Amino acid sequence: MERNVEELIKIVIIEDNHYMREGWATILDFEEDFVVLDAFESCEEAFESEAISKTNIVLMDIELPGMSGIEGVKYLQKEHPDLPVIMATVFDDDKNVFDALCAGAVGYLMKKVSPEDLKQAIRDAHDGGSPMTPNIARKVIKTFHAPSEDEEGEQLNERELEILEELAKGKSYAAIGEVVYLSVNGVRYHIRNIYRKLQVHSRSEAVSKGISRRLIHPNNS
Amino acid sequence: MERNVEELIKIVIIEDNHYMREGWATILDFEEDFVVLDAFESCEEAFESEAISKTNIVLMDIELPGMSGIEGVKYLQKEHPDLPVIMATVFDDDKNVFDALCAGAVGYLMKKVSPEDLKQAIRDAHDGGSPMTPNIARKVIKTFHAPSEDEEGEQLNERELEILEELAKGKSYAAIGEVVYLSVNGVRYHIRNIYRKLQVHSRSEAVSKGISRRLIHPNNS
DNA sequence: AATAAAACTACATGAGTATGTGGTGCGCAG
DNA sequence: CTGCGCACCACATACTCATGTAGTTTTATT
Repeated sequence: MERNVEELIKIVIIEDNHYMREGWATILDFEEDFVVLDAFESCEEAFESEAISKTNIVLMDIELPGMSGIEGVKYLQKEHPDLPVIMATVFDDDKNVFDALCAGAVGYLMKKVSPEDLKQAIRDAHDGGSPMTPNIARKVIKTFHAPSEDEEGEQLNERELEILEELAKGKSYAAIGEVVYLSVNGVRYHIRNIYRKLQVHSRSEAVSKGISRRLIHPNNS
Repeated sequence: MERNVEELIKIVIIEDNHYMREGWATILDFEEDFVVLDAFESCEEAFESEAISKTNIVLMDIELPGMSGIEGVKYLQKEHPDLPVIMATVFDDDKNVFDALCAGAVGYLMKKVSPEDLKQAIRDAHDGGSPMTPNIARKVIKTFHAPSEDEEGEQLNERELEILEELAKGKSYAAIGEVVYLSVNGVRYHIRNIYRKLQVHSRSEAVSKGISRRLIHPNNS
C-alpha cells in the first residue's frame, strides 16, 4: 500500500528523554495512518524546523530543557493557532494541568498511557476532540461544579442571582431596577443581602466572588 | 459465575424514551460487571425509588417530562453528592452541556455513542473519570483557552494587570496604592487606562471583563 | 385571624468612584 | 536640544455606592 502523505496524520514529537522520544516515534510511525515527521528534544529545535509548520499534531512533554512545555504551547498557539497540541507528562498536579490547558493545549495525557490510548488520543485530537486521561478530565470538570455542599453561608435566591448578574455588567442601581422591575431601593435591599451572604462589601468583590463560586457566568459581551 | 452484587457497578437509568431505555438496560445489564438496578422514565419516579440510594452510577437523559435532567442533576448533587451522573442526550449545544456540567454531572455523552463507548464511559465514571464525547471535551477545553490573539483593543501591561487584580479584591484606590507603591492618583492613572483598553466604565465591569478574558483568575479567597 | 418572616419602599449621610484638566520628570528619536 | 510620549502626581466635581434606620406590603405559618 502506497502512503499518500496528504491523508496521513502528521505528528511532531517534542520530548527530551531519548528513550521515550524514540519509543513514541517508533510506535506511532508504525501505524498506517500516522507519520512522525520529526522528533525533537527541545521546543527551540522544533520551532526552527520546517516540520512544525507542516504537522497536524504536536505531542509534547511538559518538562523540557530551555523553553518549558507551557511556554512552548503559548508560542505555538500564537504562531499556529489551529495546530492541536497534546501534552503528555508525568505530572498530574492542578497547576501543570490548568496552565497547559490555559496556554492552549487541546489534550493532556499521562505518560503512562498505553500505546493504544495514545494512538486513540491522537486520532481524537485530529478529529477536533480533546483527549484526556480520566482523572485529568475529572479535574477539569470539577472546575465547573459549584463548590456547593459545604453550604458556605447562605445561598443566593433567584432574584439575587439575577441582580448579581446585572451588577457584573456594571449597570447602575437605577438601570438594574428597570430590568428587574424594582425601585432603586428594592435593588438596594437585595444587594445588601447579596453582600451579607457573600460576605463582601463592594460591588466588584461581589462580582469576583460570584464568578469564582460559579453563581454567575462571566459575560463575554 | 455467581454475581456478587457488591462487586458490580450498579446503574440507574432515567430516560423517557421507552426503546432507548430498554435498549440501554439490556445492553448494560448483559455485561458481567454491570447491574442495572432499575430504569425510570422521569426523575420524580427515580428519586422516590430505593434504587437511587443504592446505585453507583446514574445515566440520565437531559430532556425529560416533568423535572428536566439539569434540575435532576442539581437535586442528586444535593442529596447524593458523591453519586456520579452521566448525561446522555442528543443535544450538544453549549448551553445544555455547560448547564449540565455546572449542575454537577461528571460526564456528558451523545446518545449516538456506541455500546462499547457507553460501557467504557460508565467504567471511567465509576473509576473517578469524566467521560465525554470528543467534541464535548473540546468545548470544555476551549473555555480554558484565552480568547487571545484577536488583539481586541490593546493588551494590558504588567502594572495594569497587577492593579486589575487588586480591583477584583474590592480594595480602595488607597489600599491598592500601598500594594503597588503608588499614590492614589497614580493608581487612578492606570485605572483610567484599564477602563479605556477594556472599554468599560466601572470597576465591576472591568473585573467581570478581566475574568472573562482570563486576564485575572477569580480569587477563591 | 394572628403573627412572623420576607420583600420592598423611603430617606439620609459619608465614603468611594469616574472623569476631566493640567502639571512634572524621564527616556528616546530626530 | 527639542519635541514626543509615557508614567506618575494633583486637584476638582458630579455621581454612584455602602450602610444605617425605619416604615409598608406581601406571603406563609399556625
